[in-house]
Amino acid sequence: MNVFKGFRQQLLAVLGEMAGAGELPGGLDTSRVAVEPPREAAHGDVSTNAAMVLAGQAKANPRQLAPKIAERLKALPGVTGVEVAGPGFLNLRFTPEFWQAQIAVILRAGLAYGDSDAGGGLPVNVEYVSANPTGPLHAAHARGAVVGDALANLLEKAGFAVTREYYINDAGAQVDVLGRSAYLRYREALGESIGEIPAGLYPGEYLKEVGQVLAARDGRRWLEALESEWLPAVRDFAIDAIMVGIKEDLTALGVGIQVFSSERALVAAGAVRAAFDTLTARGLIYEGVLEPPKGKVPDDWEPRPQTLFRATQFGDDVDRPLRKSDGSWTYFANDIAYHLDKYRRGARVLIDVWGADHGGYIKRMQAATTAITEGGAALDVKICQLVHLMDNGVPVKMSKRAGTFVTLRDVIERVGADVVRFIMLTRRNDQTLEFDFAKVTEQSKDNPVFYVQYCHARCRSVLRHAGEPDAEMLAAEAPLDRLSSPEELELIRLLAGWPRLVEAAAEAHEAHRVAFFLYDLAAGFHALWNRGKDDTTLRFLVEGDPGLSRARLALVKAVATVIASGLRVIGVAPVEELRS
RNA sequence: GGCCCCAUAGCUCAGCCGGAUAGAGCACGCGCCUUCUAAGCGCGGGGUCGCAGGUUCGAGUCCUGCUGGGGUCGCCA
Repeated sequence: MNVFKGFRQQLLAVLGEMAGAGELPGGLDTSRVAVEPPREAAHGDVSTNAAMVLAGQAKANPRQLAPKIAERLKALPGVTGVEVAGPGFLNLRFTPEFWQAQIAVILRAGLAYGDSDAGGGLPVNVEYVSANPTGPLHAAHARGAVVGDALANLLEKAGFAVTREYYINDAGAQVDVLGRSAYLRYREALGESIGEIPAGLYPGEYLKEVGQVLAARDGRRWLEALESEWLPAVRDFAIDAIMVGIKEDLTALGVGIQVFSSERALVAAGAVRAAFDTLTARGLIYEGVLEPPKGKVPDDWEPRPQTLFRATQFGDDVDRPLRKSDGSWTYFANDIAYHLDKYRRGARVLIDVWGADHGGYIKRMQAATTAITEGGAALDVKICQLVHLMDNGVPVKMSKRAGTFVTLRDVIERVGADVVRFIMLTRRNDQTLEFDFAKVTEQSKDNPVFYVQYCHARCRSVLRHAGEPDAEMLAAEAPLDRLSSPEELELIRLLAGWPRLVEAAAEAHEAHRVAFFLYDLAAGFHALWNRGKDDTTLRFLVEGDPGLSRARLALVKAVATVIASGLRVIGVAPVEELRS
């Protein structure tokens, strides 16, 4: 249970009593009443703006209303003090017993601590990675993969019904290029000298193996065939081979995508046609000529009639074409059908994780989602900014043309999946991120992965020393009232903030907050640990005082539990110890 | 030129649905220290939240305009 949410319920009950007693008018709108931890410790344990928010409705002055609410709040169990401060804030303090009891709550919940029903089982579809199946995943894909996967975990913890999905763009011209590139490697595998890979085809070495396996399977069957005959077969073979590799890479990164949707299958099933007909029936399709773009007009611009979707009716800047001049669907048209498909399969919140270069596509996709689902589903798009790969401060050069890009697999093998996952969440998704091979593996305070893992390892070390006390035993028997120092109580407050953070981060669709929370929690624990250096009575295991030791063990185990619970959301395994 | 994102301490970045005296790490300065786990620890200085208006009891947060950086710009996915 979220401490703050719980208190808010009590507060609302009090306000209800006051309405009953005639101290407040009935039917108050309490939606803006907030209960939150104050930034300043001097402002107590929780703070509420209730008096300020309700003053207008009650036709009262906040400073006059606040004391009346305060009187009743003082009577609540666990509340030790209520103050009116500033423009009308109500600052409350809870008894130490209230906070100490949270330790038992954490220990009994275990890794499930922070689980919430805030999502109410609402179906959410998170689509991420969705890299073109034309080559292996490279380093840049890691960010989207982690952001999407951690967000999915977070939403699940917050009580949403999550589907993790990957959209395979296997319908466009690019996969034909893949097919031709693979065909060349196939001929090479059968002994032909193919020379330099022509411009416009994929030069990557990874296609050699595809060509060899194809040659082994089909022999010389396609050598004399027309392209119209071999292309579909070779292309599909290559796509399947590439996707096998991509799935292996995702598994290596711990990314658990459940649904892989094929764009081509969608088109073949007539889904695009159906979506198009639906939009047409709703009067949202027309043949028209777009205005030239404002400002700089492309050299080759000329007015052309096109089949357009009325995206401007749903907040986009211009209407968008759905057909190419050869009559086939645009990528956008396919994407509309795809988003409708996700909605039809039940999703009511759609989240797409895209690269920064697709930012200009957001408005139209949101417009289309609103239109095609008639407002039944909302689309949120998370844009992932660039990752700058560095090695000890030196930028790692990558060139697709020269085939020198760093693959995701390379990165994982070099630093480990856990490090990749954690570091990718140490910035907001819309900020660029620096990934330095040297720094992310260094065992120092500068490295947040290490800092958080070290916290867990220290906890585990203490618990091992103490003979692995059982969580239930600690919850039931530890004299938690002995956790009475300001530092210990402060650490408990941090721990008790985890459920609230889960809910807030899930609502905002921001998994990076989990990484920042873990860092703060680790800092709080390390500070407490360090106090034991100078003063042995502040150590967790206190010689000759088994009761105190047991209480502190309960705290340590609670810290380890919350760290592990948070790392699980990020998809990182907590470590037992650190070795160099 | 249109649209989108960004701008917070010297540097890298947090900042919740608008809330009280804007935070952390690094760097810098001073002091301490040889370890229940092995990253040393503690304290301190440092801010016109890009600029100018507006809304509000209250703005880093919302709105408008401007400046600077990035992305994108009619059938590439």
